[in-house]
Amino acid sequence: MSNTSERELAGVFAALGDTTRLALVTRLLAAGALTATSLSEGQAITRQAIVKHLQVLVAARLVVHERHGKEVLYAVDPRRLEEARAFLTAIAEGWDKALGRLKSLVEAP
Amino acid sequence: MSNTSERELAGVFAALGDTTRLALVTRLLAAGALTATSLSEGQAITRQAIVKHLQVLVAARLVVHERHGKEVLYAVDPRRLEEARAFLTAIAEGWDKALGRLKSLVEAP
DNA sequence: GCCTTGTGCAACTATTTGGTTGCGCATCTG
DNA sequence: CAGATGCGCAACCAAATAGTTGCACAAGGC
Repeated sequence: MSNTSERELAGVFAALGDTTRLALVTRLLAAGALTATSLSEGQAITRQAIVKHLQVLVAARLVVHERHGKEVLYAVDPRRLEEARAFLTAIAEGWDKALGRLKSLVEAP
Repeated sequence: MSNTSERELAGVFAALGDTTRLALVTRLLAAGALTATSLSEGQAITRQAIVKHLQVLVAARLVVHERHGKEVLYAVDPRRLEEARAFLTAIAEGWDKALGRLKSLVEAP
């Protein structure tokens, strides 16, 4: 019923559905490739917690990781974000109708 | 640091981050205002489970509910979806840079 | 007035999630 | 080589989630 499977899509949204991870994504986008350790510096939560969040993001394929010598660099893969946006745009076609229904809900039969 | 608070936004994504709820949203968008009971008919899961999911969607303000006589009608509020899409579009400004970094990650210093 | 239909509430269970601590191993650096 | 730095388990814990069942109550239809 969809090109990108609904489960995958839900996975992407779920990955974004946590303030910590949302912040990680924006930080990664802003700063480029970073290590888990540098991401956790000055943060209230542990490096391990950050690593777990990064693993969730990697599992949703929103983030790519690459080992480089001693450290592992994480970076956002924008293509997945694009897919999520494409979905929202796609169902946007129904929005006009939906808006009309919101109105008739308030008036109502 | 953002117009729509990051917590609210994460809430919207979290609400969409479940296959059942994602399906509910698309069904509601396609069919218009529906009751929890009609949404649960022919479904593998209980009406009560559906109601709980709908409450999550209402809490995220993705869905509006309105009592009408005996039944309660649920409908998608497209404005919240629009906000989520706006966020993804907003950070899209960083995507070119991010793409460049993906490349340099693979090549690497 | 009675039966049906749709909702609402509560209690309970199992699994997932977000987080911690502790430790061992690998890899640079002096 | 020795120490520092960064990463990767694994065990464990508390709270949130997704789901169930059971029942009571309100609103319509006949």
